[in-house]
Amino acid sequence: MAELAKNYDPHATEAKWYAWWEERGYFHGRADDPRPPACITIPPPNVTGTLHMGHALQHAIHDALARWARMRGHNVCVVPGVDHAGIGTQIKVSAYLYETTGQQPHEIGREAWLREAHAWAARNGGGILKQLRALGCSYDWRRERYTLDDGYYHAVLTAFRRFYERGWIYRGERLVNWCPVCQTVISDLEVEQNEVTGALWTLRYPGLNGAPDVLVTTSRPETMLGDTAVAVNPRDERWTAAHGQQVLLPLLDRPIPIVADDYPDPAFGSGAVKVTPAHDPNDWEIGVRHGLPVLQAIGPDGKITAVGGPYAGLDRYEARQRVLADLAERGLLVKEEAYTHSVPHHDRCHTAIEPLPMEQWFVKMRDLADAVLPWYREGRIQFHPDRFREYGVEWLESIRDWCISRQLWWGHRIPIYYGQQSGRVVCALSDEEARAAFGDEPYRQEEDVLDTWFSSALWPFAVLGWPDPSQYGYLGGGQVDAGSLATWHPTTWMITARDILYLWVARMAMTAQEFVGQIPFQHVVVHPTIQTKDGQRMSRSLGTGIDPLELIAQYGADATRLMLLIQCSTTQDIRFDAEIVNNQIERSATADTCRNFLNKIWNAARFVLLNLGDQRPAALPTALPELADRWIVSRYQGAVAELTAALEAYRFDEAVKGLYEFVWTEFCDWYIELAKPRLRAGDAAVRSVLWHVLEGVLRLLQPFAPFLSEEIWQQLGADGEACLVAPWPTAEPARRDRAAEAAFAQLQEVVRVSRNLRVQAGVEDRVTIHLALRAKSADDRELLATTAGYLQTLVRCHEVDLAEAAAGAPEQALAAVAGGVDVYLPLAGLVDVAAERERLGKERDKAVADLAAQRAKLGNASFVDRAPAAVVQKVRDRESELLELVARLDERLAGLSD
RNA sequence: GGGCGUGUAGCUCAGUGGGAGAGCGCUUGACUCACAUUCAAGAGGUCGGUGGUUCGAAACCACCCACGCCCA
Repeated sequence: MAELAKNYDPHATEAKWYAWWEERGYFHGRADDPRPPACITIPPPNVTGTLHMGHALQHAIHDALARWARMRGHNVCVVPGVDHAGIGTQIKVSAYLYETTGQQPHEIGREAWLREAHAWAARNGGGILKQLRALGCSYDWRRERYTLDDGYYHAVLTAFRRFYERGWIYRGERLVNWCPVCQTVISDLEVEQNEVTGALWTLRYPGLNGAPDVLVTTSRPETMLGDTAVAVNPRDERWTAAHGQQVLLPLLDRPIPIVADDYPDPAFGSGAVKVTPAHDPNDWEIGVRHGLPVLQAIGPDGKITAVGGPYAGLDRYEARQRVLADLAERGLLVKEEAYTHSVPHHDRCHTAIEPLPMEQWFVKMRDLADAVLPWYREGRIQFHPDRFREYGVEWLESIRDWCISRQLWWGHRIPIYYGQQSGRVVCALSDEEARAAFGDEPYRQEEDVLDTWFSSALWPFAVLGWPDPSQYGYLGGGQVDAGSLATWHPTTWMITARDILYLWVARMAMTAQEFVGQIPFQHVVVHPTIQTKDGQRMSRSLGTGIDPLELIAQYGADATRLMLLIQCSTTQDIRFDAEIVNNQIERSATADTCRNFLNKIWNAARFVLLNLGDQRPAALPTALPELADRWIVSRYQGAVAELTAALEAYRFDEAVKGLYEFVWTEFCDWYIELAKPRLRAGDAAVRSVLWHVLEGVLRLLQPFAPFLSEEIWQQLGADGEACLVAPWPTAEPARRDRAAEAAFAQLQEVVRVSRNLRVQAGVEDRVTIHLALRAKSADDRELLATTAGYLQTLVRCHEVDLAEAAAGAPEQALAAVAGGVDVYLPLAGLVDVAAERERLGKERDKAVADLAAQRAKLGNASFVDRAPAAVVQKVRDRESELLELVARLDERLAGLSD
C-alpha cells in the first residue's frame, strides 16, 4: 500500500478517476435495466457559451443527485446536450464572419451563412460540456443531444405541425417587441425592464375649430409623428366638452380626434394622453377600442419612416432632439422635467426595444396553460422550495399568446409553405412533403425561424427519442436505445435557476402534456442565484464574474463542488465571498474551508491507512465493549440518517454541513484522538471501527466530492468495484445507542471543563496534570472509572483521582463543574485566590441568573398548567441542577476564603 | 401598483414555538509521532423596528423600515 502524501493534491487524482469511470461505462444508462429509473435531462447550455458560476452550481447539484441515485440502486441516466441559442449565436457568428472576411450576412446569403454557422458551432460549440467533465459530472455522454441535430429538428417541426393542426398556431399583426439592433422580434419574456433617467416633456397640441388646446406629456416625443389621436378620460369633467373634437398634430399639421377612453389617469398631468398605436402597447389597445389608424412612424431599422415627413430617415434618438427643438421654436414645448422610468430593453444586447406592429406567428396558450394548471395546483409536479409552484400558477393563469417567429436564419425554419399562385398555406415537415402538396405550383417556405425556447420546450422527451424513440432515441455512434422514452419519462429532476421558470419550465410542462400526456419531470429543484460578495449580479461583461474553471484549478473540483453546495439553502441568492483582485480570485473563505475539509479527510484516511497497513480489519463486531466505539458508531448512524434526510429535502447545505461536523469534530477531534493509544496497544476493535466508519464516510461523501472519495475508497480495499457504484449507507437502528451518546456527552463536558482549567491555571500544553473528579451519581462514577484513560489522552493528565462528591475538594485546587461532576485541578501553592474567586463568582452569577429564569417560569401558574408536562419537567430538572450547582459553587467559594 | 425573497456575531450564513449556532476573521497558547490546509482555550449578538397572538416568540400574525428579484 502506497503511503499517502501529507496533503491532498486534487489535480493528480481527478483526471485519473474520471477517465477510469468513463472507460468502465459507469455513467451509462440502459433502457432495459430493470432497476428503478432516475433521469435528468440537463438544461442545455448555449452552444456558444462558456461555463459560469450558475452552471457550476447547477451541475454540482445535478451530479450530486445523479450519484446519490446511482448508489441507491437506480438506473440512472443523465442526458447532456446543447442549445443552438438563436439570437446569441447568430450575433456571434455574424461578428466572426465580419471580422475575418469583412462580409455581412446578406452579402453571402442564407445558405452560405448557415454553412458557416454550422461549421463555427462545430468548431467552438459545446465547450461547456467539456468543462462539466472537469467538474466531475457523471453524465451519459453517448446520449449528447443538440437542438439542431436531425432527430431534434424533426421533433421541433413535428411539434409545430401538431400545434398547427390543433389550430393553436396563427399569424397575426400585433405590436411586438422589436430589437432594432438584432433586427428581430423577441418575446415578452426576453424583455428586461431597465430604469432609465430621461425626461418627461409636456407638449401643446392646438385645438381646431374652437376645441381647447390639449397638453400631453410623454417620455418619447419622437413618437408624436405617429400619433393618431389624443385620449381623455370620460369621467374627467375638464374634457367633457372636447369629446369628438379635433386637435392639430404639430409639425405635421395633421388633424387628429380627441377620444374618450378609460386609460388616461385624470389625476396625472392634464389628464390627456397622446395616442400612438404603432409604438406603444397601451396606445395599441386604445387604437383597437376606437378603430384608430395605425401609423408606423419608426421603422425596423430604428429610423423615422415616410410617415414622419421632414424627419424621415433620422434615427429615433436624433429625431427626438429635432422634434423637441422644432416644438420649442413654435412655442409648443410647454415643460421639460427630469423623469426616471423603466424602459424595455432586449436582454441580450440591451438595446431599447421598439414596439412595432408586425405580422408574426403566435401560439395560443390558453388551452395549453389550462391543461397543466392542475399539475401545478395539485402539486403533481413538485417544486422545491414549494413557493415556486404558486409562482408558476400565477403566470399560467394570466398567460398571453406566445410570439414564436424570429427574423433570424439560425434556428428551426418554420415549416410553413406558401403557394405562389393560390396563396395556399401548407405545413409540411420536409421539402418533399411540400412539393407533394403543391404539385406543379411554385411555392416558397416561410423565412422566419422559431424562437429558441420553442425547441427547448420539448427537451425532456425529445432528447429521449420523441416522436419516435426507435429512430431518435440516440445512443451515439449511430445507435439507438429505443426504450429510452418509455423507461425514463417522466424524468426525475429538473434543476434550474428561477429566472427561467416561465421561459422554459412551464413551457416544458405544457408541451409534455400535449405531446406525451405526462408530466415531464417529477421534481423541479430551484437553486439560488450566485451573486458577488457585494450582492451584485455576476457578469463577465461587468468584470464581476468568476470562472469556475479557475476555482477548480485553484481548489480542485471536489472543493469547488462542496463550496457551491454548502451554500445552497432555500434562499434565492447566494453571495459568493471570493475577493477578486485583477480578475483573479484572491481568496474565498468558503472555498478555503472546503479545501481544508477535504484535506482533513485525506489525513484521517492517511492516519487509518498508516495504522492498518495492508490488513483490512474484520467486520464490525456486534458487541462493542468500548464506550468510544459504541459512541462513534451510533453517531455515524445519526450522520447517515441526517444526511439522507437532507438530500431528500434538497437541503444541500445541511447535507454538507452535517457531514463536515461529523467527520471533523466527532470522528477526527474525538474518536481518532482516543484511538491513538488503543492502536499502540494493539486493540482490534478500534481498527475495525476506524476502517468501517471511514469507509462509510467516503460513500456518504461520494455525491459531493467524488474524486477524493473514490481515491481513498480504492485504497481502503472495500468490497465492490468503485465507490461510485457502492451502495448508499443505510442507518442501522440497532447500532444507534442513545445511552452511549449521553454518557460520552458527559465525558466530553468533563474534558472541556478540564482543558479550560488547564488554560486558566496557565499550565503549558506539554505538561501533564493531576485531576480530581467528584461525582455524585454512581453512574457518573462508573463512567469516569471506566474511561479514565480517555481523560489521560484528551486532557493530558497522568492521574485521575475519582471519588464521590462527599469526599470533598482537594486542598489548593482550581474548580469547575461539568454537569454532575465537580472537576478540580490541584495546584499546590499556585492558586491565585483572588483570580479564582472572581472566576467562580462569575460562574455563580450566571447560574443564579439562570436559576431565577427557571423559577420565574415555575412561579407562573399558567406555565405550569398549560405548557406540556415534559417541558415543565425539563424546567424543574434544570432548576434542581442549577440549585445544586450554586450550592457547590458557594461551598467552593467558602473554602477559598480561608 | 401587485407578488416573492432577504435582514441573526466584524464577514458569509444555518436555526420556524420551550436553555442564541457554524465557518471564516479576531485574542491567547502549542510545529503534540494523520493533518500548522493543524490542535487547544477564549472574546464577540437589545436575532431590522413597533405592536399583537401565546404560559412562553429569533421563529407565528399585522404594520413599518432597508435591500434585492419577478410581474404589471
